[in-house]
Amino acid sequence: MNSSIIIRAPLHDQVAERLRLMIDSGELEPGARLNEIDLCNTMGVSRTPLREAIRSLATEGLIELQPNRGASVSIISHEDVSEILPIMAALEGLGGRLAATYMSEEKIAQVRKVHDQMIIHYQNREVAEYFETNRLIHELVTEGSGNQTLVDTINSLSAKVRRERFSAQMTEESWAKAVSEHEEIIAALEAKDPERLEAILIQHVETKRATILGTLEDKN
Amino acid sequence: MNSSIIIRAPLHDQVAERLRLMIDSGELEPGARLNEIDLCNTMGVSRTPLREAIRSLATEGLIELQPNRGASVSIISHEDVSEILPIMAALEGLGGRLAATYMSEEKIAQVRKVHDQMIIHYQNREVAEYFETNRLIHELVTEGSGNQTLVDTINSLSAKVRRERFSAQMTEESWAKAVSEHEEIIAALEAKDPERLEAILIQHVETKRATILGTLEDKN
DNA sequence: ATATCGTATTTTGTATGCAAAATAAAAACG
DNA sequence: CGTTTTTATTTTGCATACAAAATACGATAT
Repeated sequence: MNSSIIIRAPLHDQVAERLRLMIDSGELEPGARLNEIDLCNTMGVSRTPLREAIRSLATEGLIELQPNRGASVSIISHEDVSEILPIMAALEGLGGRLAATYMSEEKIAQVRKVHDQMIIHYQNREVAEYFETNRLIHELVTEGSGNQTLVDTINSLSAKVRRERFSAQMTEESWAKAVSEHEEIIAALEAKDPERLEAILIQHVETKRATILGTLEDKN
Repeated sequence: MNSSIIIRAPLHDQVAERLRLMIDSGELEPGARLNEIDLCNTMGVSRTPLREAIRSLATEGLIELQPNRGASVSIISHEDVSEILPIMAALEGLGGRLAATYMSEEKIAQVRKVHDQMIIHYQNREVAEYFETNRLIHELVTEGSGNQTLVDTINSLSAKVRRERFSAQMTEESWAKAVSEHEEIIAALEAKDPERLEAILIQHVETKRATILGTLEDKN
């Protein structure tokens, strides 16, 4: 009888998670070469689990591999964002369409609750909290589709543009637009209108694209 | 001056490719445990590159990993196919919409050529050749979107259901339907009608879904 | 005879060592 | 003085060795 469960997460998974964090946080900048020995020292592991983790992130697309030349953090270009977001739009649209059809009343009520919270954060101009509730709404809706592969696919794509999303400068105008679209999203969901929810979500991602690309243009 | 380029593909990539083949061909059946030492012996490599390859296929979803318990070939269930194909429909639809807008006349002519070949294979009931030309058409159209990420995403999903697709029993009826849809596809592409091409491609994948699920039901 | 415990074997996870390739640095040549 | 060639150093790729966990097996006890 042992009530305390011993957690034994494989080292390479922990390393992968740590690397993901380092990339998202910007500790490892886009284009930065990944020196195996250096990383091993800072993490206190040997090269084997590190290399396995690197391979995982490479197939995820967060890292790029060159034969005999090692790994480097993927550089997300203007073009990459332009490629990824239309795909996310189509997929979030699909998720919304399915969610409007299959989502339970309880789940919809839960989304409404988070939505109301988000509006409060918007009114108080609490950016971090707004972002988090926003993200949660999209996650809940997508999960509401009941299609786990869809959730995974969207998350995988989302991971690649996450960094840019954070650094995207929301203007007062684009923020207001995003919020107004969210009002429509929750309305379409509660009305269980698949076509409408799909259309709004696609439009919503398009708004996001414009915001992010605007920021990137300023930089480049 | 050396005109012969020496090909030095990383071993783990070769191993990954070989594993993919073994899974697709059925040499490694769904659910089969992957014994590292056995595979090392049959492939003549050490465990390090094999394990790296396994990690890659795991993030691709072809293989499932259990901590301290090794890897096994993913079992694609009825539900998985039901999840994946709607996603592929949405993505191929998006690809078609973009292709109808951006594809060059030359590329469209190329698709037409392959299409005509495919029809001949259909008339001669050459199944393998039909499948290959069919696949090529979809690939060309998707590539015609100019969105490489979209191509990659579709291929990744396609890899998971490839096995089922092969084993799917095409009836004379479903085959005829698929071909007739392909006639519409090439027509919409040549007419450069994005909306129509998108709609047809979505319908086309739906037809495929019905075919595959019909087969799975027979089995289970 | 069955169940449980302990041991042996297999299998996975991690670390280390060596070889080949790439990069950097230095020397030789024009 | 710049360019090329040679040499040294770094870094990656692969293999092997050892440790820990899981599974299989057998013995003992009830």
